[in-house]
Amino acid sequence: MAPFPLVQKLSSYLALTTDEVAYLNGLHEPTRKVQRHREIIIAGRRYDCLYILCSGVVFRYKVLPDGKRQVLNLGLPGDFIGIPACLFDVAVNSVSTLTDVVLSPMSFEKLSCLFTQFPRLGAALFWCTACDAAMYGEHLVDLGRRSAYERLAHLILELLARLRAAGLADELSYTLPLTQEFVADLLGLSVPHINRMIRCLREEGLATIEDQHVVVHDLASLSALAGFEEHYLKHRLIPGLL
Amino acid sequence: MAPFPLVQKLSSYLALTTDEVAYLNGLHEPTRKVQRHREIIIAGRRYDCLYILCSGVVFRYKVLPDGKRQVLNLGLPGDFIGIPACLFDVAVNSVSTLTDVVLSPMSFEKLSCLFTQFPRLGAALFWCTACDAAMYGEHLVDLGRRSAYERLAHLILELLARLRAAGLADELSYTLPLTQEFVADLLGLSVPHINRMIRCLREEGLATIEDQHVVVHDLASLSALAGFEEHYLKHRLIPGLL
DNA sequence: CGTCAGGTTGAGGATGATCAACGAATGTGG
DNA sequence: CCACATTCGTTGATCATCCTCAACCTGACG
Repeated sequence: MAPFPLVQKLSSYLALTTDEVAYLNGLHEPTRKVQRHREIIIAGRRYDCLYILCSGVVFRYKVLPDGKRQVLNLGLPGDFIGIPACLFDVAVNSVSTLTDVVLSPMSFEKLSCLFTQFPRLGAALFWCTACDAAMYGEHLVDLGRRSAYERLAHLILELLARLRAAGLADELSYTLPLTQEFVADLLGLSVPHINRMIRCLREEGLATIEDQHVVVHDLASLSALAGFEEHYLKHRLIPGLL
Repeated sequence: MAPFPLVQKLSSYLALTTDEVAYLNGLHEPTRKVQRHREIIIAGRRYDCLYILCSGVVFRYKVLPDGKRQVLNLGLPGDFIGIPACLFDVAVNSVSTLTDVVLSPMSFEKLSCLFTQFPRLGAALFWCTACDAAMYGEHLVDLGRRSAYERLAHLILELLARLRAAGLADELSYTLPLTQEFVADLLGLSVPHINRMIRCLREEGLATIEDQHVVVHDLASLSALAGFEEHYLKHRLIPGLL
């Protein structure tokens, strides 16, 4: 049987002991199933736990008073859901499901115990939460300094790399229910414009997004166009962790 | 004497014991002074430590091949510099000083020891690094869904709140060497446009940015304009931390 | 058969970029 | 003390990217 996704993720940061693996496996219980297009975390409410995402994809977003929406990131299996939304007095963002998902609640109390009982795991959690900031940084570069066309190309490639790392994508393609509205809200653009950019990518033979299938047809050209460098997604073993 | 900034920051997340305070104080040695406009971390190089920012202001940024720059965030006293840039095989971003600064290096090895020796501090570091993601989220909303005018207003207010929390600002004003080029690169805009927006804010009597002085003249109107809600900057005591 | 979610397309317009100059303040070397 | 360079701010003209609005299409589903 495949290892639990959290185990898989942390394994890229340190060599886990048997005890640690057992403990992490234990965190994947109990589970709760949630259908597609449901809100898991609602901005403004108070929470006392996080969730470990066991399977499926979720997204964190913020809706402005005038109705505009910005999607802030995607959560994949092994990610902690509720960071940072739930860490405040009242949730500062919302989180919804993009697909059907399975998650395991983890109370803040349990999280605190983790740091005492398994300091190495605590260090690893710190490290990988810190690494997430690199993805936010790249997303900021997208929105601030890349054209619509470049953003779309970059998104396709980042998702390919992340999904591949999670074992959820093929060499050059993946399946994900990305509506154009969703992509627009990820990239800070309008739906009609996203539509045109997708067509453009298709006509140039670089990539296609159809139905729920994303296919990269020309990796080199797409990477060059997007200025994609995947260092920021590559994990490093934590130095100095005994 | 004022407490070290890291102690001050972590105090808002948990009640520190004497031992913990002593340990944190020890982290502020040795110190290294760096002048304004120097690079602390250079993208592409390899690093084996982080830095604790003891005083001054730094910024993390990325420069694209065509020379465009995006500033990703500001580091204030008490922040760890090098997150996430240094956590990769090779630094994924650069960090430079906005003012003269003082910093203390902290090797990765020492960081790992912290988690073992002071698990509560480890949990607190995790928590506050996770909370940083809320700031990235708000920055993403800025770049993705707010107009130039709103972005500028939001930036002014966020900086006011953050600097006040660090004891570095007055009720409605602060001193910071923000050039228009720098603000443009923070907000994903061009220098001439920033110039016009600043003038606009001034003419509307909302705020001024002159020399190195930022003054908010009409907090209520500016907040309404920016859609500024400061929950995401307010720390919560970590629940369940014994 | 009607509704709804999602996709597609076009016309017109606004926001903000680019390019180019000029001004003011500061500092440097001769 | 002056010539000059440099940094930073300011302004205008022009232009491109991308938004808004509006319509229409398709397939799925009750």
